[in-house]
Amino acid sequence: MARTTLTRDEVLDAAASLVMQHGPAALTMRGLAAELGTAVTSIYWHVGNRESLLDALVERTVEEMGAIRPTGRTPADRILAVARILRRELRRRPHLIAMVHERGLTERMFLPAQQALVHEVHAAGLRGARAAEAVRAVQFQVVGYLLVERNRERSPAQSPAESELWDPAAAPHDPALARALARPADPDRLFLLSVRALVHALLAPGAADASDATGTDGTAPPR
Amino acid sequence: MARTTLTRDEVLDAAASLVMQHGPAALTMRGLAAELGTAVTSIYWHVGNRESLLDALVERTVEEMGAIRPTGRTPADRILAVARILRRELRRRPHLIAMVHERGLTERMFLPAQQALVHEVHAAGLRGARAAEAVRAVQFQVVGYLLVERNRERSPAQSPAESELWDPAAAPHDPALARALARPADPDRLFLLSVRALVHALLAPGAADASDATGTDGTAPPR
DNA sequence: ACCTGAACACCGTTCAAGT
DNA sequence: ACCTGAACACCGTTCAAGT
Repeated sequence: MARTTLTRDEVLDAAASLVMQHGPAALTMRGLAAELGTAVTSIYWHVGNRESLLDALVERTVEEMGAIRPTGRTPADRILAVARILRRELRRRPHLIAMVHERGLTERMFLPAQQALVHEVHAAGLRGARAAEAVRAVQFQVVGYLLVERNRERSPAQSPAESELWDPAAAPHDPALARALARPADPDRLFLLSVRALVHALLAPGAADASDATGTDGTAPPR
Repeated sequence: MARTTLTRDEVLDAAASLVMQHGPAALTMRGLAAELGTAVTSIYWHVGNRESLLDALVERTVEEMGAIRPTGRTPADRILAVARILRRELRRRPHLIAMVHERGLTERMFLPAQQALVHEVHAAGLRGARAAEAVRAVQFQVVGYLLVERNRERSPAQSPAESELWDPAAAPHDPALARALARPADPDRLFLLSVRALVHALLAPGAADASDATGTDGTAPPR
């Protein structure tokens, strides 16, 4: 592993590779130095310290999530396309995305997607504060879904598992429901279904306005 | 800080206090021993090692999130109540909830809420796989929203901030929209709005079925 | 401008020894 | 059954010294 001179990019590449394969805990300064064939202290000259090294990796990830080009015939279709694209790209970099999340930069990472959503919501005829709420509702739902989904994928064997909890004997009133909940969720289908339901309600004229909101007492408003 | 004999519960209480105040990184075995006035090694006798100590804290948190008693007149209202209760309880324990999330136990923590949702969806007349999908859609949305919200609260000053990005000059076509996005989101309002929109669409007869889903090509189905 | 080894102050964990 | 100090193998980081 003899080399001419070490560069900052080489350090970042090696660090990113370690993190993507084994997670941030596997990134030790000494281990990284060994990987690069240099002294530990050389790394400090190029990237400062471990924390700013991780920051640089996160920054890179945020930039890579930049361009969103949705396709589709209607605004609703293009909103769905934005959601699908985000989901695909995020699932490629689970460890790095978790680090973005830990640093509280998830929202910033999604700003390009937010701009695309603004465009589509506007095309659907929403204006002003109403349009802003629709954008944020979709954004929160998509980002939130991805966080939950990732959590599920990482989770170890759950106890009690849904399959035990929802064995049909425990829910005799609706065995088909119990069977459905005992099966693992279909994440693609559930994602589409959820986003479509939300978008449908948000774009429907006159619906989805929180100003008719139920109060904190849990009672329904008059209608 | 002289004491008779150290107990496992005392160790857990002190550890929980440290974590709740300053996060898991602030929990060092040596620091915890100093807090308790014992030798580091005594802690090992009671709780094993640091990892299983954290596991025990997480387990406790999952148990504390147990009972959900929604109120409200209609199933839709009671689903909203479940969502609000979850949100309130989770916001009380941010560090511990993050640890539950890191261990992939978020879903297990929400099983009691899931059972409440099953009851309400059933009361609303949904059955079988359709009901299961509605439950999961609401569950994913609520949990996801909370994760996103927590991320926002923790996040440092964002750059570019939404307020810079959405200054009205950048979106001349709809200055009211730009102003709305430049303002910080109202999390209570957005939460209610999103859950209500999703629940409305899911409980509406015949709506919200993914079997009429748009394909991956982003084109709309015939209607 | 870039790299190095030595040293420092921290970790979590183990272990033999105490009572 | 419970507690202890000493020791081990690791960390991240600093610094004076090299070229």
